[in-house]
Amino acid sequence: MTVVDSVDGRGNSNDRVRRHNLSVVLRLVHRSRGIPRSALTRQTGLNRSTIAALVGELVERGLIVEAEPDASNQVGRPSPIALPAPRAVAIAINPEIDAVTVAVVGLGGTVLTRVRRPTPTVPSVAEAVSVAADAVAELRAEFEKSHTIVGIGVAVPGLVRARDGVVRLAPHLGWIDEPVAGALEAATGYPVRAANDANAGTVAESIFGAGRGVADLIYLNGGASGIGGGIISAGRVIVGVEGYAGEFGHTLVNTSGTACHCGASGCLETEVRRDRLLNLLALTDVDSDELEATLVAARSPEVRREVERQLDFLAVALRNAINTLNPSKIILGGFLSSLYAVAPQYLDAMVATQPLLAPREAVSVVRSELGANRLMIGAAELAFEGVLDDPASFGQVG
Amino acid sequence: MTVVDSVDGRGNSNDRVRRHNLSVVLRLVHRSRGIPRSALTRQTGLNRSTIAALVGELVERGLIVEAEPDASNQVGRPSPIALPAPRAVAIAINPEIDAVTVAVVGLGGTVLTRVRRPTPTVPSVAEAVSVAADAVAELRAEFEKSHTIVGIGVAVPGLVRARDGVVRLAPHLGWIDEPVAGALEAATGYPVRAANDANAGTVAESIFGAGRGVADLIYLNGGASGIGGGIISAGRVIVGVEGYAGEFGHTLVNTSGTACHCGASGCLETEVRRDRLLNLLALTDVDSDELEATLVAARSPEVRREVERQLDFLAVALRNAINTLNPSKIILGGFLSSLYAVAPQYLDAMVATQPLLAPREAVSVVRSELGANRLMIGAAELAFEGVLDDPASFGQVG
DNA sequence: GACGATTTGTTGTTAGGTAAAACATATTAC
DNA sequence: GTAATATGTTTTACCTAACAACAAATCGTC
Repeated sequence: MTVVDSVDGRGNSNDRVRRHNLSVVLRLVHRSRGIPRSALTRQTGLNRSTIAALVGELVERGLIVEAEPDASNQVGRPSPIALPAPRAVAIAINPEIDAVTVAVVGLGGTVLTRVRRPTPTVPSVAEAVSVAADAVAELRAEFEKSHTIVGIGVAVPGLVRARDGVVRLAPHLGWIDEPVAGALEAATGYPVRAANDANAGTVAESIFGAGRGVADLIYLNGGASGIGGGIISAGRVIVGVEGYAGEFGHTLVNTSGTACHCGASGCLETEVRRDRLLNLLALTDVDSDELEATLVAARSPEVRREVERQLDFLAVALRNAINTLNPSKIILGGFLSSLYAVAPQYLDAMVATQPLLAPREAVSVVRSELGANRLMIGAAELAFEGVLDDPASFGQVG
Repeated sequence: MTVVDSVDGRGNSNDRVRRHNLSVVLRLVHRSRGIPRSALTRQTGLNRSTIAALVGELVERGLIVEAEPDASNQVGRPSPIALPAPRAVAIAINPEIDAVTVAVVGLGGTVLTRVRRPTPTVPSVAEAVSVAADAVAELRAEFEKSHTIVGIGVAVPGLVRARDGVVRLAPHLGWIDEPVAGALEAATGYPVRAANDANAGTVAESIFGAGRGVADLIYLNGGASGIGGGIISAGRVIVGVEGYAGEFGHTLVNTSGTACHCGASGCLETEVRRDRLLNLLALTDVDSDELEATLVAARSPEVRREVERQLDFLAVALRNAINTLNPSKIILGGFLSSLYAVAPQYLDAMVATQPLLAPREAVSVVRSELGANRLMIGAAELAFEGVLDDPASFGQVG
C-alpha cells in the first residue's frame, strides 16, 4: 500500500502536505475518540515534533482538545490524550415515511440531540424539507453560540446521486428526481450532502460500530421498506460512478421469484421481508427490539420455517457478495440482524459452504453494533467529510 | 476527491512528496504512451519548473525518455513528448492447462517478446515453474544487457492470495495451496507477484484497453475453463481482503441450476459455458477468433436459442453487478465478448430493463479491446507496480 | 518577412514543512 | 533515590515546490 494516493493523477504541493497531514491526524482522532499523541506519532510515522505542531494547529482551530494523560502504567513520560473538540458539530437529517428525524452530532460521532418530527402522511419533498428546516432552525438557535455547525448530511431511503444530492428514486417516499440537497441548502443556508441511508449506515458501522478497524466489509440492512447495503473496500466506501452502489436488495436470489417494484423479479428484498415476519407473528408496527424479542421467543414451526426460508435467500446474496468482493466481515443490521440472532448457526453453516473456499475462510458474519443513532452518525459523517479532508478550512489560526 | 489519500492513516513526510510526485508523473507517462510535458503540468497541477525537475530525474533514472515535440499546430513553444523508456521491462508468466506463456513487456504496456511453451500434460506447479524458469533464463540472456528487468508478474487461472502469491485453488490446473510466487522467486531470483488471470485482464483493459479513462468498471471474461472478472472502482482495483475479489463466475443465476465444482449450484459459469457453444457448433479446440466467426455466421435456431439462453443468465449476473457496484462500463472478454457480438441488442435490452433505473442509465456494455496479449500486459503490471509506486527505487541519479 | 501574441522551457530565489538532534520532563522499575 | 525509558519541546538544517523573470519556439497578421 502506498502512503499517498496517485490514482487521480494530481501532484502534491508543499502546503498540501500540511493539509494532508492535518487531515490524517484529525481523522485518527475522530475515529478513535481519544488517542494519545504518542500513538498518533506511531500510527502516522511522522516525527514527534511534527505531530506536536499538527496537533497544536488543530487545537488552535478548535477541532480537537488535549486532555490529561491516562494513568497508563507505562514507563516514560505520559502523553496527552487528543480528543475531538466538542465545538465542531454537524446536523443529520433522515426523512422517513412517517417522520423526519434531525440530530446534532459532534465530531467523534457523538449524538448530542435528536428530534423526531412525525408527519401526518408520507411527506412530499417540500414537506420534508420544510419540517427539517424548521427543526434545523431550532437546533441552530440552541447550538449556534456554543458550537460551530459545519454542515448538513442527509440519509435518504433511496438512490441518491452523490454529485449533487438529487434523489433519483425513493420508492417508499414516492420521490423521483428530487433535488433534495439543493432544496435543503436553500432552506437552511448550510452546505448539504445527501446519500443513501444504507450507505450512511455502512459508514457509521465502519467507523464507530461493528466494522471498526476492518478495511473490507459489507453492510446489509433490513428495513421496513426493503434491503439496502454498502461496501467498504480497502478502507474506502465504494459508491460507484454516481453513488448508487450497494443495492444488494435487488440481487437475484430466486429464479422463480415474484416481480419486484424495481422491474426485475426474484430480488432479495421481495423474498426476505420484514412484513412477512410481522404477519406470521401477528404484530403490527413494532420497533426493532420488539420484533427481535418476539422472533427469538417464537416457537412455532411456521415461524421457524419462514426464518429459515428467508435466511436461505439471504445466504444466496451473501454468497454472491463474498465471491465478488472478498470481505473480511459482513455486518447485518435491522431485521436481518434479528433473523441472524434467531438462527446464527443456520446462516453460518450456509456461509461456510456456499461461497468459494478461499474467500469464505476470510469472512465472518456479525450483527451491527450501533443502534438507532446509526443513520444520524452516518449522515453527519457526510457533513464532516469536508472538514476531515481539509481541517485548515475550519476555524482560524492566530 | 482528495488530492492525497489518507485512508491508511500514514502521514506525509517531505521526501515522500518527491516520491509521490515522481510516481504520479511516471504513471501518467506509463498510461499515456507519449504525453507532452505541458500536459503533465496541467494534469498534475504542479508547476512547470517542478515537472521539469521530476521528468529530469525520471529520464536520468532511465524510466522515461523525451522525444521531439509533435508538429502540433499550436501557438507557443512546443513541448517535448515524454515516453516510457524502452529500457524498463517486466516478465509476464501465464500457466495454462496445455502450456506456459512467458513474455517480456515494456513500460507502457508494449509486449516485446512472447514465447509459448506447450506442456505434454496439465503441468504440476513444479513443472510449470521449471518451464517458466527456463524461458525466463533465455529471455534474461537476451534482454539483460540492453534492458533492466524489474520483476515478474504471474497471471494464474485461479484464486491467488495477494499477500504472498500462494495459489489457493486453480481448479483446472489442479493446484491447491501452492506457493507459486515463492517457487518462481527461488527459481529465477526475481521478485514475483501473482494474481488471478481475470484480475490481470481487468487491469490491462483498464489501463490500455476498453477501460482507458474509466474509473468505475467491471470486466468479465469467458475462458475455456470458466468465467472470471475484476472490478475497478474509483480508479482502483478492488481486490478484497486477501485478493480473491471478482469471482463473478460463481454468482447465482439459476435457482434450479446444476451443481458447480465450487460446491454451490446455479453458478454463472455452470450455465454460461464455452464448451456448450463448441458442441453445438461441432467445433473442437478452436481459438477465440474462429469461435466467434463461426458463432456469428451460425444460422441454426438451436445455436441462437443457446446464445440467448446464455445471455439471459449473463444478464442476471450483470444486473447484480450493476446494482451493487454502479459501474460506468462493463467490459466483456473471451467468449462472453463473442456471445455479445452475436446478439448485442438482445443483451442490451436486458441490461436496459433489469437493473435499477438510476445505475442502469449510467452503464454501457462494451467488448474488450486487447487481444491475446491482455494477460501478459496485466501480469507485467503487477511487476511494474513497485517501480510505479516508487520510481526512486529504480536506476541511479548522478 | 517582421512583429506581436502565446505558450512553454529554464534558471535563480524564496517560502514552508518535516526530520533530526539535543535537551527537558514525567513516569516505572529496582 | 537512582537508573531506565518514553515522550514533550526547542532549535536547526534540509528538501521540495512555487514563484518570478527571462528565454525560446511557434502561430497569426499585416
